[in-house]
Amino acid sequence: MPELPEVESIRVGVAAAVTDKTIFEVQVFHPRVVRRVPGGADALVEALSGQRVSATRRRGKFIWFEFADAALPWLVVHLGMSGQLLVDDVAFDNATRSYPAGRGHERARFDFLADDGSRTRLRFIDQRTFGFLALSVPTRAADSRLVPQLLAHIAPDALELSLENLASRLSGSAREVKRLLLDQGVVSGIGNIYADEALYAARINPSARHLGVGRANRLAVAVRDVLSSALAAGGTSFDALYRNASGEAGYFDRSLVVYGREGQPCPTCGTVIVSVPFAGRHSHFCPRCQAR
DNA sequence: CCTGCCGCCTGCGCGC
DNA sequence: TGCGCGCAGGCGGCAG
Repeated sequence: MPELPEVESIRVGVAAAVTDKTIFEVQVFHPRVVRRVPGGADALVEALSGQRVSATRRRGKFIWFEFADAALPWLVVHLGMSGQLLVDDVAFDNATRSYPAGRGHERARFDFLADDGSRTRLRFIDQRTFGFLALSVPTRAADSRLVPQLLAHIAPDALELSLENLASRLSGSAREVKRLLLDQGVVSGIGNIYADEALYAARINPSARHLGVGRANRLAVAVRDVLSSALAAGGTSFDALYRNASGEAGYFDRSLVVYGREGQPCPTCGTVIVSVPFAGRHSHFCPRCQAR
């Protein structure tokens, strides 16, 4: 589910809550969440108990935690289609004594202790269990940034790359441009929502190939604008599956022009927005403004 | 080597 | 009303 703006919104809240705090208890409630940890839940608990978080970072849709003990592998979190990281019980409604949707899908839990003795709970919640936790040693990515080895194969994300670099990655290829946008090895952080919104903003058909310099530059600018606007809005929440670390919804759904807007008029030309099958999902676009 | 497709899951909404 | 099907913010592995 979550794309770069959602994952970054979550990371900011989690970083504020757990940086320079020590994990004193780890619990795993579903085996699938640790399917990429050799040794499973026991190994995760053994590795992390007593460790102090020194930083919380992100590339694309991956979040990871670094530790004060430099000999320790880093803790990588991917949220998949429906993952959430919730801090404490801030989303718990004391009036109704109930949790928001998702509370029933808590897959893992980390309890932190601060130097002042206060405690903080971090819950990993994931309805569909496509998300996962992993331990991974640091390595140099192709751009020389230090990242967990597990994600060394993905490209820098759309907000890390310069406009020139992003444009060059999107120009010239014989592949359909939307496949390039979704390919985390080309540029990371973009998913189906923001791919469609950026292509609309740049007036480019999702199936276009061999983008020239002009269209590639336009698309690079559109990608950056859409992602940064969505980040400023706290991400896109069109149901209960995306919430930030404090349990709050983002409001970029109000700014979506094509994603989920099929049947509605294009704000530019009035033509009806369409939704067509594309690479196992759907593309949403204006058939006139984004004609092939 | 590169590209595209399938499987992995659960829950929801729509149509019959 | 109920049920079955299709669909959903993603990724990795594998076949061609």
